[in-house]
Amino acid sequence: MTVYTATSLKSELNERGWRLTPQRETILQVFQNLPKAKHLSAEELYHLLQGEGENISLSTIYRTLKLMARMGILRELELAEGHKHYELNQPYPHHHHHLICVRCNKTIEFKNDSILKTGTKTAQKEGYHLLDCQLTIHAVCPMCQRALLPI
Amino acid sequence: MTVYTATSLKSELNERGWRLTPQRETILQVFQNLPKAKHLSAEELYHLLQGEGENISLSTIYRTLKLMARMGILRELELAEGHKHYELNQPYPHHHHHLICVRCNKTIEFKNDSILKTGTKTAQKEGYHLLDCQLTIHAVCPMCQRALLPI
DNA sequence: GAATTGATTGTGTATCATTCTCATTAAAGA
DNA sequence: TCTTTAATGAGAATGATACACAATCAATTC
Repeated sequence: MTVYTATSLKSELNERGWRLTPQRETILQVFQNLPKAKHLSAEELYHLLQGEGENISLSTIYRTLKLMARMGILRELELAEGHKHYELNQPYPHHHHHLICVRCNKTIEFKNDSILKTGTKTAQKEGYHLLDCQLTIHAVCPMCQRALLPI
Repeated sequence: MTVYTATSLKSELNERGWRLTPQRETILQVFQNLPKAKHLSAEELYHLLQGEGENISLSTIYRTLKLMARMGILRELELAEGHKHYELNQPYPHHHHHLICVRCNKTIEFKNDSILKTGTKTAQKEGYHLLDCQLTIHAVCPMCQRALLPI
């Protein structure tokens, strides 16, 4: 949960014998310029880049998202739409969690500092190196409760 | 997060105009008899049932798992293997969370009562009806840290 | 307890997110 | 500048999950 620049990304990649490519730099930038509370799927990122004239292949997008998630740069979110979403993995005070309606998929972000503390402590206790820590609440939103729709 | 019996499952289904079938009852039983800390994927459940001579189709398994998750009977876990896992959604004191190594997928369960309290409070504040609440910690386990393997 | 209704099942097929293959390209270090 | 090998792009392959539909049967009604 560090704040990354192209330079710090480059040195962290090079340390492991990997490379900073224009594609990776571009993708990092997209996430850094994304409005708050906005997250992207692979497909969405692909089309967003297409729209900006950046032709990065879908394969590379998938590879880069996975890489950055495993480096702790991005968070991988499971928001119940059947595909993953990604957002910058930001430290306090931007760190947040998700409350998801399992019926309509409406998602609310919320903050709670003690959760990150719990996560940090738990990982530390087991000797794990923390990358991300997210509380996911599955629930039924007020509208869907009233709707009495099939599950 | 209630404890279900075949009877209580039946009445909850019937309330909504749905039915208790032998397949649904069998699947509930499997989860109730599962050892602690054990969770199943759709495919695993399918083969487990096959082994017991219960021929429930894979479609029905998928449908039932989804239904029960949306009713709050089961928890849907994303444990990084590329497919979902399910376990009984048990209340305090069995409620727990997961610490996952993103490299080798080794998973540790841990308990923390304050998280469920936070989840309950958050859902309530927004008027959501809570189904499940899980803290997922993504991290790198001690062995994988030493291994210096590719991400 | 027989008849009715429509929810549920099973089989096979379709879908769609994600990963893989492999030839080509191009970062990084010498 | 040259060498090495990681990374990319295009398309094919994979695999988890959803769907369609005819047949079945759980719950309710008479």
